Amino acid sequence: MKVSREQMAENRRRILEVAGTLFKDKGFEAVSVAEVMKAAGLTHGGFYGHFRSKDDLVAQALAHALAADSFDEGGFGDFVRAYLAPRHRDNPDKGCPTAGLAAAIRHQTPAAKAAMTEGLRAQIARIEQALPALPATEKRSAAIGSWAAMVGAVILARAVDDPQLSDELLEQTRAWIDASVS
Amino acid sequence: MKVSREQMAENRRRILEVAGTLFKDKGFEAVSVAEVMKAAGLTHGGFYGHFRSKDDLVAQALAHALAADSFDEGGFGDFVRAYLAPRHRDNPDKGCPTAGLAAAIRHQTPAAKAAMTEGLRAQIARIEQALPALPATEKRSAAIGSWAAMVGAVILARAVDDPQLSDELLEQTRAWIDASVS
DNA sequence: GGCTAAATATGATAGCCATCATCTAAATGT
DNA sequence: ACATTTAGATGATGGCTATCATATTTAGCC
Repeated sequence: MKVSREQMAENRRRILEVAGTLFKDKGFEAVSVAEVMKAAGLTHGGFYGHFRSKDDLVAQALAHALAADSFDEGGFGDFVRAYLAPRHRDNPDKGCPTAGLAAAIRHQTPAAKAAMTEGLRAQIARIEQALPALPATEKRSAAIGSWAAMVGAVILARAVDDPQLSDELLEQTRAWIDASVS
Repeated sequence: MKVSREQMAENRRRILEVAGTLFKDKGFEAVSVAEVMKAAGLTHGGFYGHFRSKDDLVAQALAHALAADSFDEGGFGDFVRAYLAPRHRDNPDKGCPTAGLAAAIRHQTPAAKAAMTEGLRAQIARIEQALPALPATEKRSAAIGSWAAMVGAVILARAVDDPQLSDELLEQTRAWIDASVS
C-alpha cells in the first residue's frame, strides 16, 4: 500500500539506520536485503523503490552512519577513554562505523570507498580540533596516529578470544596515546 | 586418483597457502571452496578429505598464515617502515594476515578466534623484543600501542579512495610511532 | 469524491555455494 | 603381483539471496 511522503521518507531513514547497525553487527555480506527490510518493519519487495541495489544501500548506509559519527562533547581524553572502553568493544552495532566496517570497505564499490574517505577526512579534522595545543606538524601526525591506533586497537580487541588480553589491548593503547600526546 | 602420502601432504600445504592469500585478497566469504581448490590445482571434490568444513579451512589457513608471519630481520624501525609502506598496503594478498583479516575474525568460529589470539600474542612479544630499550611498563604499552597503530593505519589506508590521503595515513602514522618510541 | 500514480506486499526466478554421493584409479602393504 | 584402501574427480542437491514481475492499496490531485 502506498504511504504518505513523510512516511516514505521516514521509512527510508529507518532502512538506512537499521542497515547501519546490522552491517556493523554482522558485516555487509552476512546481512540480506530481506533482513534489513524486516528489521525496518517492511517486506523485501519495496526495497528497490528506495535503492538501486544492495551495493547502493551499503554506500548510503555507510555515508549515513559516518555522518552521524561525531564527537560527543568532552575533550580528547574523554573521547579516547570512551572509544577504548569495553562497552564500545562489546557493542559494535552501536559503535563507531569505522572500527566496525573500515576493513570491509576494500571489497565494496567506489561509492562506498568515497563515503569512507570523506568520513575519515572529517574525523581526522575533528581530532585535530580536539587535540591539546601542539605545533601544526605534530598535531597532524598525532591526530592520524592516534586515530589509527584507536581503530586498530578496537578491531584487535574484538578479534581476540581472551578477555584479559582484549582488555589489555584497550588499556595499553590508551596509555600509549596518553603518553604520546602529552 | 590416489596420490602418494607426500603428494597429499603437499597438496594440503598448498591448499592452506593458497587459501591464505585468497582470503587476504578477497575476504573469507568472497572466496568459495571450489575457488581455493582450483587455485591449488585440484577440483572441489577432494576438499572434504582434507578439511571438515570451510570454517575449518578458515581456522587452519589463519593459523598457518599467522605462524609464517614473522620479523623479516632488521630492527623495529625497519619493520615499521616496511609495514607502513605503499607496497604493503597495495598487496594485501602477500601482506600481513592481521591487517588483512583481523576485522573479519569477529564473525568466524571460536577456532579462528583462538588462532588469531595466539598470533597476536606472539606478535606483541616479537615487538617487545625488537623495541629499543625502555622501562618494562612502557615497553609493553609501546608494543601494543604501536602494533594497533600499524594495523589500524594499513586498514584505513586500504579503505580510502584518495591516494594522497592514503599515503599520508601511512607516513604520519610512521612519524607518530617514531616520535613516540624515541 | 473519483482518478491516477506510487509505495509496499506477495510471489517468482536464477545463480551461487557448501556439502554430499558416487566413481575412478593409483599407492601401499602383504 | 594382488587386494585393499583412499585421494581426488565428477556430478548432484538443497538452501540462500539479489533482483524482478505483478498485485494491492492508498495518498495526492482535480
